[in-house]
Amino acid sequence: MSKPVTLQDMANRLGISKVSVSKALRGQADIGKVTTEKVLALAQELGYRPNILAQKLSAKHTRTIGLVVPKIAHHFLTQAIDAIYISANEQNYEIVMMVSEENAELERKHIETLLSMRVDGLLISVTEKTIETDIFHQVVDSGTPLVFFDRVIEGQGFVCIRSADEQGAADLVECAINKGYSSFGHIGGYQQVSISKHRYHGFLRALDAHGLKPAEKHLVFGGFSRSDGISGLDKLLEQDSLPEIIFAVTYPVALGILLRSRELGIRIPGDLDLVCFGNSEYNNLITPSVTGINQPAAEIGTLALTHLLQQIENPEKAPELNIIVPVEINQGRTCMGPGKKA
Amino acid sequence: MSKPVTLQDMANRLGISKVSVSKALRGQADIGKVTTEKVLALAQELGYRPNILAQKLSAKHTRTIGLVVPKIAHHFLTQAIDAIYISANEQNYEIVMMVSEENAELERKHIETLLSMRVDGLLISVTEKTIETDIFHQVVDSGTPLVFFDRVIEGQGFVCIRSADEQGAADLVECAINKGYSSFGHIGGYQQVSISKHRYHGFLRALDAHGLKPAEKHLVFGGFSRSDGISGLDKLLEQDSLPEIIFAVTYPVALGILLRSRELGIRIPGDLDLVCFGNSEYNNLITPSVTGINQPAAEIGTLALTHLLQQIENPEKAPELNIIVPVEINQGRTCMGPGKKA
DNA sequence: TCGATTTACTTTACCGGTTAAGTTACTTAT
DNA sequence: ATAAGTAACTTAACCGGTAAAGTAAATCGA
Repeated sequence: MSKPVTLQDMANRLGISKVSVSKALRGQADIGKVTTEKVLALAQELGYRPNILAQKLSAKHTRTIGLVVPKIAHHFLTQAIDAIYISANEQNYEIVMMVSEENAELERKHIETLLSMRVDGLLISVTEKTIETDIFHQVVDSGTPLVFFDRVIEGQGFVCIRSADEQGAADLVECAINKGYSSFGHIGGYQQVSISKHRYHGFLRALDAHGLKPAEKHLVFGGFSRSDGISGLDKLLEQDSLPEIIFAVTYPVALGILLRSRELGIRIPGDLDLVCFGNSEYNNLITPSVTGINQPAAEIGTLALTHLLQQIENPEKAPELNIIVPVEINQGRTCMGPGKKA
Repeated sequence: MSKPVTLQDMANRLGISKVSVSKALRGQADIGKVTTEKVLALAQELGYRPNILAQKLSAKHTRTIGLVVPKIAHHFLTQAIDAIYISANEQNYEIVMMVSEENAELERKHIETLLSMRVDGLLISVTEKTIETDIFHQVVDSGTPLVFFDRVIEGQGFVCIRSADEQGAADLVECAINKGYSSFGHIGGYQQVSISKHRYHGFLRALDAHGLKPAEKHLVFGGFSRSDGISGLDKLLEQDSLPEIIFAVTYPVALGILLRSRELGIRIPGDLDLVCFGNSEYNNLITPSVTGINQPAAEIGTLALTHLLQQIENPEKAPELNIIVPVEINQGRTCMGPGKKA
C-alpha cells in the first residue's frame, strides 16, 4: 500500500528541484541531457505515474467528455456509445459515462457531477421522462459545450443530432402503402418524447399523402420496450378489429408484438403485418425478420462527438443546430403485401 | 465562457476567508449560523460547483472505480456493466469505464491512465488476446485493489469472479451425450484466455467421462465473435467429415455457425447440431433457438464490485480468490438428439 | 475578577502538478 | 575587457480544494 511516487520524491532522490524533474519528464529544452536521462531512468525504475488530477487541476481543460445515456442495454445506444468511445480515444479525449436509468432526477445529478469534474463538454441522450430543461440551459450558459444525440431537446437553442425519425417513418409507411396496405395501426411512444412524436407524425404524414387515416381505435401509446409491445397488442385486440399492419415505434416493441401474436396464434405475416422503427443485429436470424429502419447509430455517435469537439476548440456559443441523419429501410418478411404470408 | 465560481470568489464577495466558505458549505459547526446562511445563499445564487479534481487531489481516496472491458456491444458484458453502474451509484462511487476493443496494448494504456487518475480500485475483464500479465501485478503491488470478472486471470494470486465455465460446458455436453450424440466438435477461443480453456476442458471432461474423445480435425480455436463462428465452420468444412454436433465457445460464435450453415444449405438442426456457452435476449425469437448456457451477468457484475469495495475498505492485500458462479442450461432447438430436425 | 472555555473565524500548510520569473556560471561577440 | 547571451537550474506562485493549528472576542465558572 505504498503511496504513489511524486515529482518531489524523485527530486529528493536526485538532489534537484521538482520543477526540474517535471520539465525533464516533459522533455523541455532547458534541462541538461544528463539530468534528463537520470530523471527518465529513475521514473522508469520507480514506476512514476503523474497524478492526472493534479495535472488537470492546473490545466485549462481536462480533455474529458461527459456522456449521459438513459441506459446501455439498448441496441442503438450500445452502438452509439461504442462509436463515441472509439472516436474519443482517437482524439485523445477521455469519456466519463454515466447512466441515468431513464430517471430524470438521476440524470440531473449526473450532469452536476460531470460539471463538477470540469469536463470539457457533455454528450447527452435524455431519459424517456425528461421534462425540465433548465439544467441543460445552465450547462450551456456556464459555457460548457453540449450536444444532444438520438433523444434530443429541440426548439430551445441546443445542438442536436438524431435520426430522421419523421422522414424514416414516412418512408416506411409509404413503402407499405405502395405494397397495397390501407388499414394501419400504430403502437407508439409517449408523445412528450421527441422521437415518439416525430415517428408518429411521419406515420400520419405518409398516410395523409395517400388520403388515408388510421382509425382512432388502432392507435396505442406507451413506452419503448418489449413489454409495451405485448400490452399494446393486447389493447388492440380489445377492439372489434385489427388493422392490416402495425407500425411499431421501436424494434423491441415490434418484438413484443411478435411474441404475443405467436402466443395467441396470430400469424405474422398473414393475419397481421408489421413494420417498425429500428433494427437489431439479430434481425436476420429471427423468423420472421421484421421490416424496419436501420439507424446509423455509430455515425450519430461519431457525429455528436465531432460536433462537440468542434465547439470545444471553438469556444463561441454555438447557435441552435439540428442535424438529421437519414435512415434506410431494412426489408424483412413482415411486410410482404396485404394478406400474403412470407 | 465565464470561469467557474471558486471558494475564493465567494470569500471575496462576503469579506471572509475561503476556508470559512468551505466549512460553511460543508455545514461545519464552527461557522456561525448567519454566515453559513449567507454562504449557502451566495453559492446558490452564483451556481457554485465544487471542483471535484481539487477535492480529490487532497483526499486520500477518490471514490472512483476504473472499469476496463474488451467491448460493450456484447450481451453478457452489457448486462454486467449495467449492474456495475447501478451498484456503484448506490454506493456513491463513480465509474470510469474504458473500452479496450479486444486490444491488449490499449488495455494496458487504459489501466495506466486509470492508475494515473488514482482510482480506488479496478474492475477488469481482459481482452481475448491478453497474454502479458505484469501490468496487473504492478497494479496489485502498487496497492490498488483489483478484481477480475468474467474473463479472468487465474493462478496468479488475483481475485476473480466468473461463471462456472468448465462445469457449465461439461453439463451442456453431458446433456447432449445423454440425448445420444457421440461425435463432437468444438469451435473454441484462444487457449490463453481463461474462459476458452475452461469451456474446452469442461467439454473434454464430459466426453471423457463417457469414454468419448473429439477428433483432432473437429477442433478449431479462434476469437469470440460471429465472424469467428463463420470462419470456424469453414475450417471444419475443409475436413472430410463434420461432427454430429458442435460446441461453440460463445453465443456469437454459435450465431456465426448458424448464419454460415444457412448460406451453405446445411440444416441446423438436422445435418449439424449445435450447443454453445452463452445466450441472448433474442434467442427465443431466433429459428432455431440455440441450446446454450445462461450466465448470471448481473450477479457477476454486482459481485465483482462488492468484492472490490470490500478490498478498498479493508486495505490488506487480498489473497487469491476464485469465485465461480453457477450457470444453467437453456434448452433451445439445436440439440434435439442426433439426426432429428426440430 | 481573572483564568478557562467557547464561538467564530483566520492563517498556514499541503495535495501534486504547471508556468513564469528569477539566478548563477559559462560563453560569445565587439 | 566587458556587455550580452545562453545553458541549466531554482524559487515563487498558482490551480481549488481540505485539515490542522492559531487567534481574538465574548462568555463562564469559582
